[in-house]
Amino acid sequence: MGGASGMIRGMATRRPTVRDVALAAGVSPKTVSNVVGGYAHVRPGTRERVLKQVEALGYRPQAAGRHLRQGRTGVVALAVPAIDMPYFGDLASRLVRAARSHGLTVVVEQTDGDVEREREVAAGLPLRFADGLVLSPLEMSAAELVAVPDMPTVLVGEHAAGVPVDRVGIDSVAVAALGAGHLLARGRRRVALLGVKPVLHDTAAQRLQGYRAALTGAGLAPDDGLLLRVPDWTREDGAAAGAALADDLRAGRADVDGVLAMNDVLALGLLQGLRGAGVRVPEDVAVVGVDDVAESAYSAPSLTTVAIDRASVARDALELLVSRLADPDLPPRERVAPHHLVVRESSGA
Amino acid sequence: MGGASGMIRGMATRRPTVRDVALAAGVSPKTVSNVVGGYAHVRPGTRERVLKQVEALGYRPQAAGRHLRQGRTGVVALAVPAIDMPYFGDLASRLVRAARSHGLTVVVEQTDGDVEREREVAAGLPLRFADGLVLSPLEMSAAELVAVPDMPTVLVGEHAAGVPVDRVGIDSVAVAALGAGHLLARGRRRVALLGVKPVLHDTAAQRLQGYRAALTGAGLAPDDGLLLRVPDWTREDGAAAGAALADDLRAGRADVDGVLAMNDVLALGLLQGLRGAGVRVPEDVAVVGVDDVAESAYSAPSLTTVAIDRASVARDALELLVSRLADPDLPPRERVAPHHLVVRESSGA
DNA sequence: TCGGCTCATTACAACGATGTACTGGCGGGC
DNA sequence: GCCCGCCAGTACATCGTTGTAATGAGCCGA
Repeated sequence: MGGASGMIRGMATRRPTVRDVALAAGVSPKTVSNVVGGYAHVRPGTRERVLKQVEALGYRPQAAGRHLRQGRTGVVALAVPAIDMPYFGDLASRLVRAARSHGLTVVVEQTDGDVEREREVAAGLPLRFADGLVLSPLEMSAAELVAVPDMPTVLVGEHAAGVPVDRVGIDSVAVAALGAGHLLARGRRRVALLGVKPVLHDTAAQRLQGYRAALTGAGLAPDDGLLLRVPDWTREDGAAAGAALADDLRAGRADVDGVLAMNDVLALGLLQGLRGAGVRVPEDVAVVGVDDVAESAYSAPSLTTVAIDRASVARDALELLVSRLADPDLPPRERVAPHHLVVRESSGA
Repeated sequence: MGGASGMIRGMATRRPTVRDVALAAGVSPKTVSNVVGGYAHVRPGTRERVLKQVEALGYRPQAAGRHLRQGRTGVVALAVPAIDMPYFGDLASRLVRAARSHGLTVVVEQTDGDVEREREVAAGLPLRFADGLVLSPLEMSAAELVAVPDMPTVLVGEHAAGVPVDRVGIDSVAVAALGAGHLLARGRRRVALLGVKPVLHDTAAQRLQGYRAALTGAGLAPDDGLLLRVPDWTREDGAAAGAALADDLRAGRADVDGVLAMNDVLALGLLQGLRGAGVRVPEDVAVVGVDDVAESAYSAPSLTTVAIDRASVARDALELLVSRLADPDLPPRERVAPHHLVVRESSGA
């Protein structure tokens, strides 16, 4: 009842190898390999005999031998700051599916946004067993990335162009400008930017730049008082910023009628911080995020956001990587992820 | 400026091996291995000479050789229904960190809740290159799981006890009873259960059982009209159920003053569905979820939920796996994940 | 009937690392 | 002064698989 293969195998038996199957089937190991690999000319009768023993012994090719012989594992690594951030979780999910359709497996590494760990991963630590790497660096600068390619690598994210590595870029300048522009178009004039970190990584820097461009484009003077600072891009920090902003608004220390958050989880935190302090969204303050993570459609109010097409990112990243693995001599290529505005409740009617 | 290792290496050069380093350092390959492995007695002078060449050539041990020789990869697989579900994303994140502290790497597979894929993963497909597996099956039944262990495996989740495999159990009967009991303690008398699927997997079945136990314990008669059915445990389906429930309430077709959702994303969807239809939470309907995912603290209203201690699950799962790898002859063990109620706004004051 | 040909299969070696068994040298104890 | 034992290092074999080159079997046409 149920499964029905190789259940008769002994207890502490060594895992069967091609040799075992070959012996049982009365052929050479190479023939077994040929059958399992699907290649070459094998007489139907022989194939059948081999397959029967494969089944009987429960043989499965072992990765080690194959890897050693062929020099490839069929495994690609994905390195992201944190897999439990919705944006990266979704990206990982899509990448795993895309990889599956190419017959590849994905290993996930977390860098925790730590430069040191990003460097390690880029250098192929601790052990080299992936064929390639999809790296979504947070803190690593473009300059460092030049020295990266110790293994076929695709970078995902912002980072100065011109780096001679395959990349799926995100035009965060345009993304932020679109978000800020939307608030301005809604008539907001005191638009703050949430998510400025003590040390700006490329993503933050570009979004800051896009935000500024939108403001000056609308004839508004830059005002550093509109930059809301946080230690990290988390819900917690967003909520803290929201509570602080509410205080400042009530005390007249701040004059803000719109906030562009550098990403959605910050925005979602902000919503809660504001709500807890009785600030109404979007009536008092309109809010726009960036990413369009799943939960943004379910917040109250639902979150207007600049969607980054993660399906496209995942697909392109894998395509670039697969083609590079096939031909290491290709020139470095770059694709850009599409983005678009998703208008919901948080930015008003 | 910046990186400073092995940059002088040629272009299309083959990756250096122990042999190359040995040759350059004037020692035997085994000595290089000893130095890199940190083991054995090596004279400081020799060690230095070897390390210098390691640095100069940019040598990194290759996984294939090591794996083949030692029979282990230092990689453990994690198979979950979907990495982009907050619960599993968080679990994965914690497991990756825990693994790192053991010097292990994690590969992530997604089963998409598909029994067939769960079976494949359990059987070690497509290629065997992980030392062990942490499997969080959704649809696979306990009966099938008996036949699983084709590689050292730790099961995470519900599933009938008695299966001779290492497990980190979740007592979903108690979990659901706690959630439902909370609603009853708050004075709700028409408590519905959201998340009943056409075919109940173990998790759903246990939560249904716990829910029923709580109701009958409070002297309430079971009422199948209180079972809210959904195709899947997603925000979308939760929202649809919320909208439908709101309709029914308004039309007098339903009498419900509390809902226990089988998990948080369902509950979060439900909140939105109810809100969209003007049903107030918790005034009209109190809502309780299960899981305590990060976003549950940030919804409006924030979500009361039964927290499952994922930190504990991840830690225990890895501990069980590591100890099993060290000693395959250990008897099957079982740990149970702690859970507790987190009271927030959605269940009233 | 035999050469020439194709197809199926095999023997061998190699991928990179390391466990085992061994060698040679040195110092200490009796 | 001799032997034992330890230390540093090496030679060899091996993990499982598969590319390459070689072998053998069968078939066709001349």
